[in-house]
Amino acid sequence: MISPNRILAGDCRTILPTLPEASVDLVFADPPYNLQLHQDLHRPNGTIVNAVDDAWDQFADFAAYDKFTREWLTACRRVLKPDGALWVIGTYHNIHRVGAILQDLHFWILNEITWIKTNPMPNFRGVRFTNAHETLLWAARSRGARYTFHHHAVKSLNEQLQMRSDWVLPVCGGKERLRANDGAKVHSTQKPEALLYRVILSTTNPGDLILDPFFGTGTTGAVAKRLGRRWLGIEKDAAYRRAAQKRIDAIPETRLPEEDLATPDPRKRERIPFGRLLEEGMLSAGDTLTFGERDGAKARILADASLSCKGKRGSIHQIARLLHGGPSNGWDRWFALDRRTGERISINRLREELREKEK
Amino acid sequence: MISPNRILAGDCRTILPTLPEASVDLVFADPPYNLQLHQDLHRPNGTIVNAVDDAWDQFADFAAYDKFTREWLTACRRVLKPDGALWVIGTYHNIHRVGAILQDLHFWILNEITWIKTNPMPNFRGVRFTNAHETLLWAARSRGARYTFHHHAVKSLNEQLQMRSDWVLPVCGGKERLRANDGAKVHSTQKPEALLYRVILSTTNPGDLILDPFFGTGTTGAVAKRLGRRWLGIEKDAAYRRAAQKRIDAIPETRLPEEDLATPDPRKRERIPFGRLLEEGMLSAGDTLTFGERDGAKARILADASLSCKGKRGSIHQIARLLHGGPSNGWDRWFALDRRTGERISINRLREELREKEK
DNA sequence: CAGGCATCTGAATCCTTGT
DNA sequence: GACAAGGATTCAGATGCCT
Repeated sequence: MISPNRILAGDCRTILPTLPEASVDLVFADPPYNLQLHQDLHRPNGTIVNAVDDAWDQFADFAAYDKFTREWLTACRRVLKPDGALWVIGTYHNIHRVGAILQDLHFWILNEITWIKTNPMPNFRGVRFTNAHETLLWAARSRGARYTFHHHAVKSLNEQLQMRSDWVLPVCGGKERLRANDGAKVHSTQKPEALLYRVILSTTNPGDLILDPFFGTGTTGAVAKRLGRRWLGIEKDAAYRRAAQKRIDAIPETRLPEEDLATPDPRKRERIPFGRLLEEGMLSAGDTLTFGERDGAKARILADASLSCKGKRGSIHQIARLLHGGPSNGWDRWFALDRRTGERISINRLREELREKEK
Repeated sequence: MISPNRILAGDCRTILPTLPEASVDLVFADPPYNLQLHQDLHRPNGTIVNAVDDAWDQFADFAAYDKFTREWLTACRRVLKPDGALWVIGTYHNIHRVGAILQDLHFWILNEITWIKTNPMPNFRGVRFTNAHETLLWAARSRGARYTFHHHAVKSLNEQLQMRSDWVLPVCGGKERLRANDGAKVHSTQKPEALLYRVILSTTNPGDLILDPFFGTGTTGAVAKRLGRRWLGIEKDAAYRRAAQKRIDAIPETRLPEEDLATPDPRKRERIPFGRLLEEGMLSAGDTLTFGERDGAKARILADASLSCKGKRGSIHQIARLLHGGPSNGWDRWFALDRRTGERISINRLREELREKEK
């Protein structure tokens, strides 16, 4: 029997073999991502981005990272009960290495969860898409093994909506973010408690033992304590351990609000860009729009969903402002020819139809 | 030179080696993820049919899939131009195998996109979270290689907001879904055209050659045709090929001019040396510039269009870097007095006026 | 005290061209 | 290919100051 609710000092690959096997109900692991950043990044305003360049995130190559991954996953699997489960979080830099090795080690993936960040860092140079999500893998110890899933808990708010594999949550910041006296982040990659709240509530029972082999500043322990689960952390760094211990000691026995569990329906957060009508084929590049219900100015739709009108190029709103001379909602101003009827139809009507289609 | 816009019959692993190397701009691949592992394992009630936990059995299956993946990825990489790129779509069943092998083959992941389905198939039994997303990987042919990304086009598509890595789109259904006379789906995993629209618009140029090694019912070809790109499909199944050909033939040839298909890119505009503003008489040697919109450091313009500031001499960019500490675009930093109005005006505005004049 | 405006920051594999 | 130089580039949310 493991003595729970404490932080063990050291590398999980050496600590884990000293623990009894088949004694842990859930592993939550936030391993190094192997980010490999090689230069400074500046925001457009000239400030520099605080990079994740910690020593613990440095690996020589993929082979070294794979070896590390295989070792800690193997060690975790040994201490897991047969009906225990494991969560790992990562990004494209590492998650595919982890996922493949996980499968090789006979873990059985139950779900992939995509954590959609409401407030990610933008791509400042405009050279890629904003990296706005991270990936969590939830896996049973082996194929066919039993596992814990509290369907009733996650559906308690609203049938269906909260059970999806996309979780929309802000990144960890504000008062929740642990900071040193000088304002510096204690840990460069602290996870939000809301994320762990969902994980722990949905896939463990009260009293279960939750192990975090990369404890960091102890988000897993904090939420476990809040939710009446036992926990065990392993962490190499003494400063992280101190911060985590202090944080967890200060946790009152209050619960986080239930609404932290609610996953907003993507249909609810839709702000449909005009471009979606093109992507859906409801309109095509080259089509002509008319300004106003009766004969008005004509505009040609371009492939990027901007309009071309009288030598100007801009969004439906920009061109509408131009023509109207004042603030204007392009959705109400522009009309297309309906392909089905040949009648003039407002692009707003087309948007409504798209909304219907997405249900 | 490959003859484009046609469907080649056969297995891409045998067809691809017959094509010339370094001839393709983009690969979009929707590979099968029919791991034997996933068949005949669970009864409808969730019990295990054949709970073989034979390590070798499993390994053999993953190994077979890995071998297949390595083969088609290697073959695709050969036909890719050095600055070409590759997209793959998959789910947690296969995407981690693909992602890891991709990296092993020295592809360089640029983004992971998570396609959030507005209307996924619910998990009726409530034993897991509803799988509401699929994953796309976008990778350059190698680390540090150039690649195509039309930042402004996708920004325009998204109402002037930078496009993120989470794409919220409905699954393919309705009129778009190809169906046989009996109403049966022609292809079980037909992808929505909206997905390909975003991929193709953002990461290819008009006229580029797009290869789809698992063509299926030809969504890639259909959208490529709509957007004025060339395409090449490889497909084993004759029924899929027939459906794809018919579908694509029904799409009218795009005759949009290049400028309607592409979005103007400020990075591609002709450079105007600062000295031109002096030559044009918009500024004069001896004039004073101010650093920043509000009162900042002063600099004197010299006859050779360099600036003199605090005993240093250099270009608008060099002096800006000096004052600002970090990379800096001098055009945005320096302000002059407008001779016409006496107001402070950005030298960038003056440059814009010059550009207008030169049209 | 409310509201407005400026500032700061977050797991980021973040430039392009000419010499 | 290395190097120097030009110059393009950001979103949401929290915090704090000022009026």
